[in-house]
Amino acid sequence: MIATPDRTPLPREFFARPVLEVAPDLLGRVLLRTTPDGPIALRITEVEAYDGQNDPGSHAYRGRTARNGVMFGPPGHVYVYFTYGMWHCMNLVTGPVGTPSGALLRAGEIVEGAELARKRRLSARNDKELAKGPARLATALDVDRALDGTDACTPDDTPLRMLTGTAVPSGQVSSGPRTGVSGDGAVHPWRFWITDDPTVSPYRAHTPRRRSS
DNA sequence: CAGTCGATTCACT
DNA sequence: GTGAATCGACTGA
Repeated sequence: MIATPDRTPLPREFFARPVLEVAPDLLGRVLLRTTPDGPIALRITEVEAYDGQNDPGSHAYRGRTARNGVMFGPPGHVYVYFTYGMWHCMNLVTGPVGTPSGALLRAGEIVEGAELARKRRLSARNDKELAKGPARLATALDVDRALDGTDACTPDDTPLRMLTGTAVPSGQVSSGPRTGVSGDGAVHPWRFWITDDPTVSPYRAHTPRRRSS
C-alpha cells in the first residue's frame, strides 16, 4: 500500500481562536495550493499576527472597507491584498465573525511543486528564497486578489487548503517585533518563526518613504 | 479629488 | 546600504 500524504484540512474551529494562539500554531503546517498546472505545497516557517480590534498595524483597524472585507467574515478564509503597486500578500482569517484579525504568511519552505514555484520566482537564487518574504510567498504560490475570500478549510477541490499535519513544538518557536510595521503597532512581538529555519525572512524595521518631487 | 504612502522586492553601488 | 518601481486604497479638504 502506497503511503499517501494526509490532506485533511484544518477544521474551522482551529482558526476561530484568538490570532495570537493561531499564528504560532501554524508554524510547521502545510498549505496546499492547487494550480491549473499542478499542486504546490508550502511548509509555513514564519507568520505575523494582526488583531483588527486593537492593533493600529492591522488593515482592519479603521473599520471595514472593500479591500479588507474578508477579514470581517468567517475564520479559515484567505485575505489577499495588493501592495506597493506590484505585490500580493496573503493572510488566514482568525477569530469569530466580527473580530477582523488574521495571520500574515510571511515565509515558508516549498515541499512539493518546486518546479512550478521556480517558474514564478525567476529572481530566486536558490530554493530557500522561493517563499522567503510575504510577497515572494504569494508569488511562488500564484496567489492574487482572485483568491481573496477562498475557504482554506474545505476538503473539496479548492485552490487553497490548510492541512492539519503537525505544528512544530513551542520550544522551536521564536518571536519578535513585526517586520515593516510602523508606529504603535511595531512594539508588539507578534512575529513568530521557526528558530534557525533557513527560509525565514530577514527582519526590517519600517522605513518611511521619501517625499517625491 | 489630489496627495500620500504602503504588512515589499530587486538592481545597483 | 540606498533608491526605484508602481498603483490603488485611504485620508482629509
